[in-house]
This record gives sequence, structure tokens and C-alpha cells, in this order.
Amino acid sequence: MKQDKRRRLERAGWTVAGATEFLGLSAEENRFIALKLALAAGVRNLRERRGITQAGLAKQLGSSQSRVAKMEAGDASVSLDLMIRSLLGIGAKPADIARLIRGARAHRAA
Amino acid sequence: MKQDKRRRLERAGWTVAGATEFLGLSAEENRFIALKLALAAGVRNLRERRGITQAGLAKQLGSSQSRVAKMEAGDASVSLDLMIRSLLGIGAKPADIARLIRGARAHRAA
DNA sequence: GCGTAGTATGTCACTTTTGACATGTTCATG
DNA sequence: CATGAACATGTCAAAAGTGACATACTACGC
Repeated sequence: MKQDKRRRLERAGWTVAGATEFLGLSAEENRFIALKLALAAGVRNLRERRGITQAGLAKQLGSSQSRVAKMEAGDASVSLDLMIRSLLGIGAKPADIARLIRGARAHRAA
Repeated sequence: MKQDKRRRLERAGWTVAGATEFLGLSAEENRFIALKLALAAGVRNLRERRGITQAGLAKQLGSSQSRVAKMEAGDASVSLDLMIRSLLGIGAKPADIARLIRGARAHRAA
């Protein structure tokens, strides 16, 4: 399970080198990643709900399909800035974003 | 008042070129900036509450005093990533961050 | 099978963000 | 008014993030 989580994170480009907590991620790194993953999921959900494609969203953001894909995959190479911009771009309100963040949990392995 | 707001934003490095809404910022740009400012204020508040200096926080983040100062000033050159990391670094929980975001209002001029 | 629409993944030149440093400001205390 | 501590502002080389593109995978209708 831990191996599984580590592999998934590394797959997404996260450097799982590290320190203290239960998987070698500090409590804060862990929270930060959880938060990004929550937002990533939020983008995908909302986008699908809106019935638009990654390419569509990308165009509307002045970005590219590949970037949107990476974003939704929780790739380490995409910034929170882009995620938040995307959410706003899809029409999420600050309250919606707040909800996503509040709901972010250090995710347990599948 | 509008002039005042514009000047304050430009002072902080924001490119206030633009488009549609009441100050030439689109609704989304506007929300995005408001959100950053809310987080900036949150960092300062929480840091002071903790009684640590900018230099102290910087050290703990592996950053520098000047960057923390810019961040708290809402400078356009600092990313959401750094702000969120800072909040987590000070000990804010996701719920706290969510509260800050939810409370973000497109700020009216002074 | 073949084509097509949507998504995933890798790479890269270009841009933005970064930490570091210098330097300036403010304000309290001797 | 010196000295020091905390904060502000500017600059820059290095690092991280970016859009774009190519290309691959998947699933559906033909």
C-alpha cells in the first residue's frame, strides 16, 4: 500500500525523497500534495460537468490540451496558480474552491 | 477611487491591461487577484500571531526575507504555490486556507 | 479492421518565479 | 543621534513552470 502510493506519486513526477512522516513526506509536503490533488480532481469534475473537453478548456485558458491533462493527472509540473485559474475559468467561485480545499485529505492508498 | 485601486495594483506589479469589467480586469482576473491578496493578508496575520519574523519564516521555508516581504505585500511576482506553502509552514490547516479563500472579496477601493 | 474524438505522456524553447544579496526605510531603545 | 531589529524594494542568475508540438493510448461508431 505504501509502495503503491509512493509509486503513484513518483509516476506523477513527485520527488518522494524525504524526511519524517509515514512515507518520507513531511506533514506539510503531504498536505500540499493532497491539496493539489483535490484541486486537480475538482478541475476534472467541473470540466466534465460542464461537458467541455480538455482541448476546449485549454483554449479558453490560453493553454494547451497536454497541460490540462497533466493538471488533471496531478502532475508535479503544474502550479497551483494554473489550477486555480482553471477552476475560475470553468466558473468555480471562491466558495467552491474553498470547499475543495477544505475537503482535501491526505489520501490513503487505494 | 478606481484610479486609486489601479495605482495600488500597479504598484504591486500587476499588469492592469485589459478587457471587460469595471476596471479593465476580467471577472476572473479580478477574483484571482482578490484571492492572492486574501492569502497574503492571511500569511501576515498568522505569522504575526505566531510571533515570528519574516526572516524566521523564510528560514523555515528555505526562502528569503525579501520574498516573504513581497509575498505579504501581495506582489505579483509571487506565486500561489509559495503562499500556500507558507500558510502550511506557519501551521495553517486546509480548513484555515479554505476560510481565507472563501472570505476573499473583490476588494473595493479604500 | 479504419477513422475519429478525447485523453495521456514526453520533450523543448521560452517565460516566470525563485532565493540570494544589496540597500533603503522605520521605529524603538540606549 | 547612533545602533540595531524588523520590514520594504530592486536586481539578477538559476530553477521551475509554460504553451506548443509530436505521438501514443483508448473507446466508440462505422
